[in-house]
Amino acid sequence: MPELPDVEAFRGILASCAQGRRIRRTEVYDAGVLHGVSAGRLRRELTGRRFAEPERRGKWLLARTDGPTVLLHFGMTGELVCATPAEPVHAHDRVVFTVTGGRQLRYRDQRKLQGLWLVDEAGLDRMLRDQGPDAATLTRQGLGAVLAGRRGSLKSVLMDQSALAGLGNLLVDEILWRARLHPARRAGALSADEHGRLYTELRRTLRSAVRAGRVPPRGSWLTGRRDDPGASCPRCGTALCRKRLAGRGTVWCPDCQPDGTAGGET
DNA sequence: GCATATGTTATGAA
DNA sequence: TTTCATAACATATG
Repeated sequence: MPELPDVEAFRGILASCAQGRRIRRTEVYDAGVLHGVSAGRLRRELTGRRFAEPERRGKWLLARTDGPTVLLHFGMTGELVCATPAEPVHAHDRVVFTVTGGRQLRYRDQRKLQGLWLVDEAGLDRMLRDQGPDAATLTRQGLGAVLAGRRGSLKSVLMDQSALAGLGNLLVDEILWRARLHPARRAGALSADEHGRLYTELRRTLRSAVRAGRVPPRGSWLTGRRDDPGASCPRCGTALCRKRLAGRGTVWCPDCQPDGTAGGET
């Protein structure tokens, strides 16, 4: 689930569920999601604290309090759920904060690839030091700086959180498909027109996805088709290509996204 | 058993 | 130095 739009939605959930409320209880059902902090210390340091306005940076969610900050990363399967204490604990609820006002904020994650960190300001800086500029506030010039001099593929550079923070596998494929750019194109070798298309579609795609709270699996989006058997391009109907690129399953339309070499490929 | 899955990081090789 | 693929992490599904 979690790319920038999903984490943005989790930020909204945290804000409406817990901002301004005090933490009454902290229950850790699986300490395997805690990083650099024990369940006991998490409970001691957070109980009685009040959640402040949360922030998002790339795929990280900063749950600020009037004390330390809880840093959350959702890996591939994590989510943040607002519930009531009456609702039974879900099998994948790993940490549950009960706040004043009868609500619970639940960190739910099946695979536990990432988790929670408890940090002060210095720790926060250390953790997020290597993040690139946030994709949601990227300027055209900012994109130029991200791509300039990069010899790697568009796919790998746009996925690289230290180059540009927030985009994941689905979003990058979606944006490149809309911009009609082949994922294996060299990032630093775009024409002015291609650069403009990439920037426009990056902004447009992110705006829609953030509004939807996810990368919407609509039929008019690549994301809505990519997992269909015999998937075809929503724009031209050509059979989609699929290959491992930059370590991830990558989907593109060979007709809309020419690879720049004569003859194309499959 | 095999391959796949929206993420990150360490490692070794070009 | 940069970039790539790969394995690892933990779990579920087809």
